[in-house]
Amino acid sequence: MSSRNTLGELQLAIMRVLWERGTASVAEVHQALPERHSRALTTIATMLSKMEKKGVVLHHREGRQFIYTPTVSEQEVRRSMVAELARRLFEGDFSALLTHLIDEQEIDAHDLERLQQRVAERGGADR
Amino acid sequence: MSSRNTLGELQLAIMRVLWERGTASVAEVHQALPERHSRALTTIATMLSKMEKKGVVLHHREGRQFIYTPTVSEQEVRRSMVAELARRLFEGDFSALLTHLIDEQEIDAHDLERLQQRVAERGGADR
DNA sequence: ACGGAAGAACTACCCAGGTCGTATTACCTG
DNA sequence: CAGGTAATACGACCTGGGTAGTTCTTCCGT
Repeated sequence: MSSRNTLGELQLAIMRVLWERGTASVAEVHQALPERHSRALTTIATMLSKMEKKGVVLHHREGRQFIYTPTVSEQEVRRSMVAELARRLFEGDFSALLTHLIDEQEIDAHDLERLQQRVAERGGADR
Repeated sequence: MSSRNTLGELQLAIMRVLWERGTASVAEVHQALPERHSRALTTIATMLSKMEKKGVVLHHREGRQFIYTPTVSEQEVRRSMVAELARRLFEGDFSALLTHLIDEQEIDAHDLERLQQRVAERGGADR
């Protein structure tokens, strides 16, 4: 295992539908997709089979249609993609990414404060 | 402006050389590339011209060879790429990315502490 | 039993990132 | 000035994400 759980934009939009519903037919995914990701029905079908080949979803037949189910969670995908970015941009150093976020991106003081709060609550409980 | 400063793996490796040296010929980039990014010389040359078309580098002739110069900084690229990831994965919410880092990725207590320190030092100086 | 429609399968593209081999060109030196 | 070589130009091809039209199949209702 090592995961090529790196997904494209449309793939993510499709996964979001699947994550929310747990399971869905091509038509349901097509319907549920937000405006900005609206595509031809066949595009969704094509994408789903490509995604199945890739291993992030699987399907089973139900009457005449295919019902798709995600095989990876949103957390896993986020972890993979964030890790991939950290690897590419910061030699895999997550705290370097964190530092970048604080120094360069729009993270302000009270975002930080909320975070500290959060960490404090969690306590030293983890690992 | 808006930047398609999103670079691929090899492109980043090449940019790193350029950022470090400020300027370099194709051969120099080729030499300077770390082992894991070692490619045929022509691959580097091709990549550089594709990157020029893309606008992230430019070149000028010097004798028989091309000298390339980056036109975007490492900061800019990092900002663009991190923003892109945040957009795709967290609806553009940077603090959600931050939260993810703390909750899901390998960020531990003293990484956080260092960060707080850092922010404290910077003071309320920003924006 | 059959025709129409719903749905999947297939095929064909486009683009960007990558990867190189080969053809050209330009320069430098004997 | 003639090579030969160093360097670029060009063209070919691969993969993955994306996009969708067209064809084929299956199933359902009359």
